[in-house]
Amino acid sequence: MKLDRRKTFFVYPKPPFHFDGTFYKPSHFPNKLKLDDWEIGKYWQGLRLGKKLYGLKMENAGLGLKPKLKVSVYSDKKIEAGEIEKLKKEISWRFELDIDLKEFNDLAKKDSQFYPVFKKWIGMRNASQYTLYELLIIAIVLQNATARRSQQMLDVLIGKLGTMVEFDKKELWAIWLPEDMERISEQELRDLKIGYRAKFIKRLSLDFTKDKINEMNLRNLEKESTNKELVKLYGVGPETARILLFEVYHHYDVFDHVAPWQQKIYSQLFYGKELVSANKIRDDIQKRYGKYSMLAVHYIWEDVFWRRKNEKIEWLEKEIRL
DNA sequence: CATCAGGGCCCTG
DNA sequence: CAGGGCCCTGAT
Repeated sequence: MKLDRRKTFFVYPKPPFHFDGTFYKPSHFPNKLKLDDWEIGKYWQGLRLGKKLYGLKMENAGLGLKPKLKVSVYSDKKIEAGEIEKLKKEISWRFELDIDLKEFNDLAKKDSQFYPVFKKWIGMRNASQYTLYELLIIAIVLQNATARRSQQMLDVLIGKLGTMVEFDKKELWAIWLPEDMERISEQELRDLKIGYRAKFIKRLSLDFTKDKINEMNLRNLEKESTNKELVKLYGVGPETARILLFEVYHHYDVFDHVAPWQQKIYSQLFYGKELVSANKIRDDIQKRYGKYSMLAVHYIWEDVFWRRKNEKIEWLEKEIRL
C-alpha cells in the first residue's frame, strides 16, 4: 500500500521531553517484518486510527528546553483537516505528550541508587505506539514462549495477514484489523505454528468486531474497571492485562506481580544478586516509587537494554534467549 | 535420541 | 484454589 499523500504539522510536548527514550524502546525486540523504524531524532511507524491506516513520521525539532516535534502523516487519500485534529489527539495520548511528570521526577531525585538513570532519561514517556488490539496480539504471542519463538509467530502472522505500507522511502508493516481474522480459519492459523494461540486470536478478534470491548471507552475508566474489562477477553489473564494497563492505558501502579523471568532480571538490576524473592522485589519497589512503580521500573528496564546495545551484559544475555 | 520448560491461560474437580 | 494440558522450539 503506497501512502503518497502527506501532511505536516508541529506539536509541542510538555517539557522536559526525551525524544529517543520515548520513541525507541530497546527492550522490544525487532521483528523481521518491521512495524516501526528509528534512528536518533527520527521515528516511523504505521498508525491505525479506526479503519484508517496512516504512515507516521516523527522528527525531533526541539531546541534545549523547548521540545518540539515535526509530525508527518502519510495516507493513500487526501488528508482532511478533521483527520489532522484526530491524529494530533491520538498521538498525544499514545505518546503521552501532554503529561506532567513533575511529581515522578521529584521522586526520582530522592533515589540515590538510580538517580543517574532517571536523570539520563528525564522526559521519557511510557509510549504506546499500538492500538489495544495490536498490542493484544503481541501480548498473546509472548505468552508461554521464549523471545525467539514469539518473534517467529509474530512474523508469520504479519506476513500472512498484515499490510505493508510504503511512505518516506520506508517499507513498514501494520497489524491487520480484527475483522480480517474472519477470512482465515482457526486451522489455517494453527498451520502457521502458533499453537493453541490460534483459538485465542480468533475469539479475541470476534470480541472486537462484535464491539464487546471498546478501546476508547476504557481510556476514561479507573484502573480496576479497565482491568475487569480486559480479563473478560478470552486469552487475557492477569499478566497480559497488567501489560495492557501499563502500555495501552498508561496506568503506572501495576507492579503487583513479578513473573519468574522478570524476577531474575530485577534481582540483578536492583540488588546485583542472582535471585531475590518476588515479594521482596515487589514490596521494595512499591515502597520506593508508590503509584509510579511501573514507570520507574520502565526507566530502569529500558536503560539496561539500551546499555546492552553497546556493552556485553552477561547475566542479561542469559535471561533473554533470543 | 528423549525429555522438558518456556516472557500464561483455560478448564476441571 | 490447585493442577493438568496446551502448540511448538531450543536447550539439555
